[in-house]
Amino acid sequence: MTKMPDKPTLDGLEERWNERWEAGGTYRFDRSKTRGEIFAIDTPPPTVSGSLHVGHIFSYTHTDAVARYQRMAGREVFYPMGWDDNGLPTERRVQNYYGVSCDPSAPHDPDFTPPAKPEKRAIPISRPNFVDLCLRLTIEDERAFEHLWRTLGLSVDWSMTYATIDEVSQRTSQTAFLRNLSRGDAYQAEAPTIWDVSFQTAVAQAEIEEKEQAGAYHTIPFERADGDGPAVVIETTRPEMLPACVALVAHPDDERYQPLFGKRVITPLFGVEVEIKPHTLADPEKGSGIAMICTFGDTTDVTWWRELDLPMRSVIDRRGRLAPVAWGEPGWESIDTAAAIANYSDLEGKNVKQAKTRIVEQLQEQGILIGEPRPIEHMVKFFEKGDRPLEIVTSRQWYIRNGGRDDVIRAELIERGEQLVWHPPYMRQRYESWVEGLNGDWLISRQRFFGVPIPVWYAVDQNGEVDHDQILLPNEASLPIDPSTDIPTGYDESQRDQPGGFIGDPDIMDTWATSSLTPQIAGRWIDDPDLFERIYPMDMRPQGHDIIRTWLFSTVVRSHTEEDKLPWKHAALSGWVLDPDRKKMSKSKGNVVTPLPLLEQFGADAVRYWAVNGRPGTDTAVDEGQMKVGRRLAIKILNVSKFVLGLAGDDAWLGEVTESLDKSVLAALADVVEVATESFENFDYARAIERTEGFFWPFCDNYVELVKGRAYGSGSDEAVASARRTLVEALSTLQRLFAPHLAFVTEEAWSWWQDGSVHTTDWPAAEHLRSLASNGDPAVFEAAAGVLGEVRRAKTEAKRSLRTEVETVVVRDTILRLTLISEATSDLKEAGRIAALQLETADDAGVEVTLAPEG
RNA sequence: GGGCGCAUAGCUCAGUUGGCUAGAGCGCUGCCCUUACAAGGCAGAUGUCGGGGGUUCGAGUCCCUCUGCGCCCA
Repeated sequence: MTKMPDKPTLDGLEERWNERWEAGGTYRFDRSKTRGEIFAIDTPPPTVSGSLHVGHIFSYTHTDAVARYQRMAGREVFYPMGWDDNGLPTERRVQNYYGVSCDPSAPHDPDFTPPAKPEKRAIPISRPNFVDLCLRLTIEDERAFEHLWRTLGLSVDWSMTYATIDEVSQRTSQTAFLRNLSRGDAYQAEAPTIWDVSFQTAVAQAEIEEKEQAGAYHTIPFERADGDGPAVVIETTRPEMLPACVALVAHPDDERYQPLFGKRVITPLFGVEVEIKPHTLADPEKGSGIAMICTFGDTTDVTWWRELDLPMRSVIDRRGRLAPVAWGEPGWESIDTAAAIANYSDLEGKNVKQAKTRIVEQLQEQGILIGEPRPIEHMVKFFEKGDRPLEIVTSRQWYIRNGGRDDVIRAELIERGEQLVWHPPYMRQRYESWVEGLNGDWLISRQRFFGVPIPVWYAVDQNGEVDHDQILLPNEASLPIDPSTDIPTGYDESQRDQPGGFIGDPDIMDTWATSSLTPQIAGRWIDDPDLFERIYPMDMRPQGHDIIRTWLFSTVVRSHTEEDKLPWKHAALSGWVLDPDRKKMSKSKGNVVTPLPLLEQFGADAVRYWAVNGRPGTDTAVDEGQMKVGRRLAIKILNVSKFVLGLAGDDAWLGEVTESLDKSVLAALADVVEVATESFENFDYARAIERTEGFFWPFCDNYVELVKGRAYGSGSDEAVASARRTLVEALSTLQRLFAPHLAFVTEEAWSWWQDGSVHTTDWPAAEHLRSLASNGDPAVFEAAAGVLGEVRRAKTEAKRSLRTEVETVVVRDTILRLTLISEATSDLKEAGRIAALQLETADDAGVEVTLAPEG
């Protein structure tokens, strides 16, 4: 019955089994199943424009282990894979690789081919042309990822892949947006916007990252407008914002400044009168306790501006430079217009950094600055992908409501977080504190090119002005569209950008505005409602804890508004992968470990072993030592399988389990099956393998050794059959318990004696083992193993071979324990080569071993 | 400033509702070609469970407090 190789090996298992799994459709999703029979996974689509990273095999292995368990437990697993192509890194690569730049106003050229070698001057091309090139490049990346995943053994149904830029995703994303719009969940507004001056795009609150930066406090006096009292002294890290100052602010309880509230002061250099206002967000501990409010230096300025109803004097333009302003004109009144103009003319056109340098010189030259700038370290907001501090500019953008400006929606979303089952549970805190801390709606417009276009046009009036209130919408049936090349109903191409004509929204949507719809995309919400019905809401969302505020939250928002449901029942959060020194990996640090060499060196199962030993939610270091252990475990599984199957012919199945030791080991294994099952049901793959492994090693070292002689044929026929039956049952169970973790080696060993894949066979049942074990007591095995260990120790300490004959072993112990041991005496004597085994009742437990004389 | 998590052997970590002398692997030391396994096996040593206080018959586990590290939010 067996087809075992003479010398089992791990080499080549990945390739061999991947081919057979693909050919046999082992992981194909059967869509005839109904919702109750299906386990649906909303797999994270990796950003394919990034390079391969060991983190990509860590968390995906966790998910795969759960998927494989669920499949064996009888559920039909919906496990698609997506690619997240949208994004800045791809754009930059395309620009450099092909020597092009995207210009949404450029005409579309269906026959465009990029030059073989990039020219010096970038060729401006239309958005569709640019997107085509992005796609061309990301296909390579997708292949690399798929190759990695397959080598790792992910049980994904590779016929169900999607990309967040593909036709289905675009249609889904645009449809969802239009429905948001029709319900009032999406709106456009002209408002202060967080802006990245390098990428020239708006960014969302979720994409902000704070970094520690060197800065300096500059001490600047503001003279009183009424001359009644000394100057008011502020400290600021952004003196270049002085021309944009619209008020001063202090905490309402701050006694130092209470007398000044409502009084007016004069800005230095520019002579603008501003009022001193109270607000609780002013920090009495920070600087001098009184701050200037500018439009806009940071997000707190926005809050103050809004809540204190202040005027607008913005100076920073979208490139991060100081824009021309009209001193003396309405809104820019000065008590000394000539001085304001003179001082500002020096700053105009300079970037923020240059302007800061110059304005400090001006303050010093004119004897205004008090003392020297005092260097400090402070937190500055950056776009997570950017390297220049964010600015705030006023612009027209699209938003989706997410509770950031509405307490009712906020409360509903917090409740969604409570309905979701979090693994581990404490991760919910992060969701909740994020939702509680939102200070605005979700800004989804991006002034970029490679992404899903915002599917609207605007009417252009007779004067050539864009009328943003006249939104021209496409039919859902025509989606996806690109308003830079497609034409709204009732117009023709000649009217584009013309008075009385139309203009397309030049922006694309935020990546998350599409990625937040992965359940809808993977489930073919629009095209295949029947499928969607079968998989939605999904069962599991696996992801890293770092993107709770982005991916997880935005997905909850979209499902909440579109379906009034949670998108999934469970969220399983994985930790970070740290470098071997437990430092966070990052490209800039150059400590990123690439995964393929690890897979080649240790084998996929060894790497999987390392991954599934990382606890849910726990950051885990890359540990080649663990991979070596995993490799050893995999080899051990092959070897013990070979041993058991080499002994146990078909007749082994006919034998009953009659011996106490055999019953004992099966009873212990039944306990393991129960714990592993319970752990997997709770998404704790790590505990499942830990308990399985905790049984497996002693099973090999002790049980197999104890019954080896009997299994070879010593003893009664009944006893021999009992040993063989037990070995076979245990092997079958262990191979299946390990299958979700070590996908290749278990499949290999399973194939030696079983038909079909181990991955589609039944998960082991504890009841089956219990009925075989009847009233087996795990303590018999444990006690016998203990004595065997003592005998081995005696031989080792005597520096003798384990084959050494033993004259006598005297075991002294309680009557209870001696009874347990007595159940296994003949196995013990054979395994230990013991001539005489004596059991004596005693208060002081001990094992006395007398070896046969040497020679 | 608010919150969450972590602190157990040289290293990486398990210790589920409080319960026998605190565990595993790596590393280290020693022994062994043993008919499944030398890219192996067997065995050995190693701990004031971060500090202090409390509840309890009993605390690594529960409570309080302090210290250090990491993260989230403001």
